[in-house]
Amino acid sequence: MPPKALPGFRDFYPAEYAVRAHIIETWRRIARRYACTEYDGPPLEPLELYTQKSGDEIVGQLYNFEDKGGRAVAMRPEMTPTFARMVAARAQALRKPVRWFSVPQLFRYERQQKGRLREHFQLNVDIVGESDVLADAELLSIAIEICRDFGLDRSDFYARVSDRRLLNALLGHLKIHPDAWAAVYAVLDKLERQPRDVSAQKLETAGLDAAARDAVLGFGAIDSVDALRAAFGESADVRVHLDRFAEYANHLQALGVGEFLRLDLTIVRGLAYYTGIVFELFDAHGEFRAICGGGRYDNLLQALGGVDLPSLGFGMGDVVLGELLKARGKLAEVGTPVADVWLVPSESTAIAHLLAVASVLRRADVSVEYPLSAEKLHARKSGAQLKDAQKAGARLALVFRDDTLAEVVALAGASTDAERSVLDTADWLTAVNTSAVLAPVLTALGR
RNA sequence: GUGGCCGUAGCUCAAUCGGUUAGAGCACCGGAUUGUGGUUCCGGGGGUUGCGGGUUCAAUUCCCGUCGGUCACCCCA
Repeated sequence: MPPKALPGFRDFYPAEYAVRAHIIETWRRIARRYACTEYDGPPLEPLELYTQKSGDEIVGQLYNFEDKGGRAVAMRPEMTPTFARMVAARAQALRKPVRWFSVPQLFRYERQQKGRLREHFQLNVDIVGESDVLADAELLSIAIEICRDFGLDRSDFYARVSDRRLLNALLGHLKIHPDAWAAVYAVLDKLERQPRDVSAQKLETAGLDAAARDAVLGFGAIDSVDALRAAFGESADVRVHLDRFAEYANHLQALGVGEFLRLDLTIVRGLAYYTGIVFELFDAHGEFRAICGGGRYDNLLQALGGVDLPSLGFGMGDVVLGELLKARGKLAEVGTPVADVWLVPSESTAIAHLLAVASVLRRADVSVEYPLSAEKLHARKSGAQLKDAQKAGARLALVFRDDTLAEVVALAGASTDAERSVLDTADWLTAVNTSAVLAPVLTALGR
């Protein structure tokens, strides 16, 4: 037995590859709809690119090693550092705002679990050079429109959105010392998954008084700007951020995706680098992990690339998304590519004729298959060959009756012989450049 | 890195209390038949029961280890 694929890595057989291609093609199509352009970087990077942002402890979660030149390198676990380097290097020359996307394969050395492997494909969309909330609305609408294009609607998923600036203003209003904010973030992040008394205990340990603790624990129940305004609107510091969030919501409404938006102060997105609006897309049934996450990180390019530009972006992986689409029956139409036409010769059809026809069709971009065995071509009865064509998934069969006649037989679906038509092959063989071959086939294919 | 559960054919599963040659469906390959349609019928290839060790007259079955899968924690994309 040859070695299997490594733990957490996937073999993509045609059926699985078709799903992967469907997902990635949809990502590309929608990103381009928003005038984003595609880029890529190296899958292998200097280890330092990741440790300078996240510290040495991240090394335990990376595929890293020393190359033959003695360099410490790592398979990329995320795209943002590469992106930041690329943008920073040409920051002066790039037209702003930059709207770029990429579909890198990313690697992470972690024990696999539901929705998380050691390798995945992730759409990254980033906008650089614009601090207005219009950019934030644009970004989230891309993620939502992608999910809509996969056939998901509000009953399948929604966006949970918070804002670091708003949350910080709230914490400040509650007189919580900035030193405790990180601890509060950690509690909010787990508010749903952790018993309430455990959360309360952690907040108390962080130094919050009873009133502040209750307020923070109550954040989970606030799911709208109006509710937040009612509770904290008297604070001018908070109101500034509430107004901006309301404007953001209005933009999303006008972009046609307002129904997916839900304010949720428990969305934290890690503890690092985000500085403004942050969001995650969740399936509405709560069965899966977040299918997408992102937000604004206005200081990251400064930290990674030495260029001070406001930025925002999101990542969407193929694993959880694929699980969700499968669970909701949105992959039923995704099939492996098959032949357009299957050639079935009669006993008297010369192989050279068959091949000439195949050539003409293929040069017209029609995919053609036939048995790759002279024995089968001539020994198998046409009925058996049609069965072969059917099983192979061909859309049409071109059945030669004798040396001069052939028929186009529709195989796809449950259709009968409605689309069957008889052709005169003499024209093909004497003048293969004419449309005599192509027209009936292309018509039957609907081209 | 920690813990729970699970490893039988390509896939889904079966095999009495530990008992004789580990079976079935699907899939695949060949054939018959439908002289041109997914049917039906016959046949075939496929397994070191994940791997290693132990207990036993006898292990797919019980025990230990290991590898793999899966789920959760940690952490995060």
